[in-house]
Amino acid sequence: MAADRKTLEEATRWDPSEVEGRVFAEWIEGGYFHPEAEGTAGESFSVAIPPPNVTGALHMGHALNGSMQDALVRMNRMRGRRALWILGTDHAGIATQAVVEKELRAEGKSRHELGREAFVERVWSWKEEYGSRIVEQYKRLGASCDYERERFTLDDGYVRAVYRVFKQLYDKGYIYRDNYMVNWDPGSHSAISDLEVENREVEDTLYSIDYPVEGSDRVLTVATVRPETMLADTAVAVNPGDKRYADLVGKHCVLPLVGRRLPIIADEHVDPEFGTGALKITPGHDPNDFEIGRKHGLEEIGAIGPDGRMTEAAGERFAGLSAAEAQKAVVAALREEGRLRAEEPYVHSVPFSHRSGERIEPLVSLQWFCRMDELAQPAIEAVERDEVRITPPQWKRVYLDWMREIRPWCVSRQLWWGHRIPVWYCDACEETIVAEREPERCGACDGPLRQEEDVLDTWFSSAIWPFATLGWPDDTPELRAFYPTSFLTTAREILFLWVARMIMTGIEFAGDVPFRDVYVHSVIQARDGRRMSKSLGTGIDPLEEIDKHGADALRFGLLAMSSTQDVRYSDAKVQQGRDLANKLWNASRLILMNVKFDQNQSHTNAAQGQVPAPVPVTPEDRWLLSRLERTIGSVTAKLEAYDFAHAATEAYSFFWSELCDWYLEIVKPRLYEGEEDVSATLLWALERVLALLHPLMPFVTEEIWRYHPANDGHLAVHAFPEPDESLVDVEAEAQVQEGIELTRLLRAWRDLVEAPAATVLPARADGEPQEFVGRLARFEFGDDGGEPIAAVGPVKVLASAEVDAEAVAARLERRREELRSEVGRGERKLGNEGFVAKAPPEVVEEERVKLERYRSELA
RNA sequence: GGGCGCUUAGCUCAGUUGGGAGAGCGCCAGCUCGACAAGCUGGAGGUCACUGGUUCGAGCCCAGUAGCGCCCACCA
Repeated sequence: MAADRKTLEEATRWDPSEVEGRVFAEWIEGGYFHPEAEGTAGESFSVAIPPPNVTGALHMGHALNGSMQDALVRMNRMRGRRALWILGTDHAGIATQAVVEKELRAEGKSRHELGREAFVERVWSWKEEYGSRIVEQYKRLGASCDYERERFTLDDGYVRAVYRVFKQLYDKGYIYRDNYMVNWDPGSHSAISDLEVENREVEDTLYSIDYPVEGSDRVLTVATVRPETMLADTAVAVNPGDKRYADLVGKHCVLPLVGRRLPIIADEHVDPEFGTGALKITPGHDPNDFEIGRKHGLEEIGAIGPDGRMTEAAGERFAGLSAAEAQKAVVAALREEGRLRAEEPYVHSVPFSHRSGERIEPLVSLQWFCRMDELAQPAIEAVERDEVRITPPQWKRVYLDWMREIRPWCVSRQLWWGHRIPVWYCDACEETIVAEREPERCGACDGPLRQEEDVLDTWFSSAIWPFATLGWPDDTPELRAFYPTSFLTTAREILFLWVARMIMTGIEFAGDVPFRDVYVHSVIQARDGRRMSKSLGTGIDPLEEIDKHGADALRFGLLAMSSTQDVRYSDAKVQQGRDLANKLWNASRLILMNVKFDQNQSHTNAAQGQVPAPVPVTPEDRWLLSRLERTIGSVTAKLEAYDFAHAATEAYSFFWSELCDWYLEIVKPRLYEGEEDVSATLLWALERVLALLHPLMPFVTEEIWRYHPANDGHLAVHAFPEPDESLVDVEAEAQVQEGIELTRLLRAWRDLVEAPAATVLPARADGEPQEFVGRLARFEFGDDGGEPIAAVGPVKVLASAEVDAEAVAARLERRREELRSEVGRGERKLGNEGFVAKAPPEVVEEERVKLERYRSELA
């Protein structure tokens, strides 16, 4: 690779914008992200990306999630495993349909004018034009996905997989059609599942309404926040143990405004403490009432239609009004009839659509459902037995609790964009046919067929993502090579919506769990601690951050700020990443511009893909190599444990403080002199540091690697370092650590006595400090006599014109004060009989040693 | 209503089995020392939310209080 020395020598700042695009293109050209489908899943490493919506733009959640996945995928690719990061997008039924409908509205059209076929075509062309945007954005992040295997949840093969799953679930009796209470979303004009509903606190008015008891002058007063639903009431319920009403059970009320006779029934569900203890029952518009209604065989009246307007069943006075208008009208009418007993403000939680933001209208409609209990059972056991491990572990219980209470899933949606449900009806003989491929005629009567109008919930297709993307239901090489995938990272909000369902379908259809590990990552909040959200305007655009600081900076920052608990977005951490990239660049410049490296040797090595073995000749060399190997071991272990934050900060601090601040400063003279040993050590260390950091900061490390004389190809496919235990050297570590501490002491001392920064101070030392101590602290150690004016550790500082005697005296006194206080502390502690008797001996001994040291320094 | 989590330096966060409180940013002071001022050196700054308990010893363990956040839940 032709490395341009001029850039290396002249660029004193890391400039990501100039490099990232080029480097990414090189990776793609190398085909590194597209592994052959060979071998078994156990040998390879695979990850399925949580498929972003085609309508989506890269947000911080994607960026964090992607940084984590890429770190692990890259690490494993470097380890020589066939690493596949499955990429694709989700058709996102409601969201995408909404986007295109909005476009149409802007043109003054509606989807109904277009008709289904034309509308779907229109969505497809929208998808062709804009659908790849988010994929391009993932590239900006440096994500090493397999862009050649990109999938879409509506592409032909995928649809086939969805239909196969639907058919099999139907044949097993899990999927069925039923008239049932659903969450109707007036915004998307479709039913949605329980998981797509969010409850919000709302202040409503609680109305108390008198229902006269038939044949009596008594009334039952019921309370409701939705008086308009009374038009669909079919009973009044009281608690069976409620003595006040015991005599009324079995009798009837007369529904005001409507005149319908309502049976008074007894049901445990009614709380006698609430209000008057009488509950109006509206099986058509309230989930609880629906349950009670089914139990008691009550009529289900739909007074509110799917359009949010009152139906004929509401009576001609109200039919056609919106629910809100009807509420006003009903209240007014009740007031007029003297039936309205009370109105009071009432705060309660109300379901809203997570998709459209509109208030859910519970209503009864004909939908397709999937029974989940039997699918859930093996998925529960898989997690119980840790066949799927969930990290952090508290989420395991959350998952299990939810799965054990799982309820049927409403899978049909009244949309046009999506997988049209593979069910055909024959109107002639009322036959229902479920098939993977469209049948031509009715098998029973040969009559014409019409396909179900509804489409499947988007999450139905997402649920099979890990294997449908690999070619299931065919037995493909991809499936054999990459399923089950190795791990999955996700935000906890889709643990049930997506993760749980993948585990269920994976076991049921692909014969194994879809992944071995699930890592539930934290949520990055806005800087002010609020949720990042487009509607609140609190979002921070990852692409802007990449433009400003580079992808490496953002990746490092996100990983470093990630945690098991939610955190606020930290500009400082991203800046830390940017600074680290810059530091990597500059430290590498220092090394690469000054090492003495035999070019012939380099060619030999390049051919073999080797970096020359290090030649440690000084304790400092051994110290550095030892610290490096420990860091490699520790950072690697943390990555493997999904502890990205500590992995990142640990790599940072090794590189910055130990390698740059100490080692490079220590070896500069040797480096400038062109010493080959130190060159070898530095090149070795640089190679390992670059490789270690590459999964976290791929761009800057790859670019620097171009200039490394041992370069044998791209770093993206270079060997990931294995810690070499033989280089760990405890003695060297202790020895150099001592020198570092002494250097620090001396620096602090000279700063305190305000010695001019540039002057070298004379001193005499007990023993022989390491060479670098005097050089880095700017002390000259000699054998001269002369009166010491101060003692700093083992060093006696001698008098000189540069040092102000008064400052020294003051400093000395301050130090003695500190020492006296330390001695006092130690004496008190060791004088405590309990401590000496009960604390572990080594702790007591440590305390004795310290006390001794302080005493001797004070003496 | 149930469950989970959080409260540590001015800010954002770490603190592994209980043994003298850490990082990054910010702040103060000093440095054009042949990689880097996106740098180098030194420094200031904390009743670890509160109360009580266990312990020789508590940021860490236990109980409770307050505040904040998230998830689940059919109470009109």
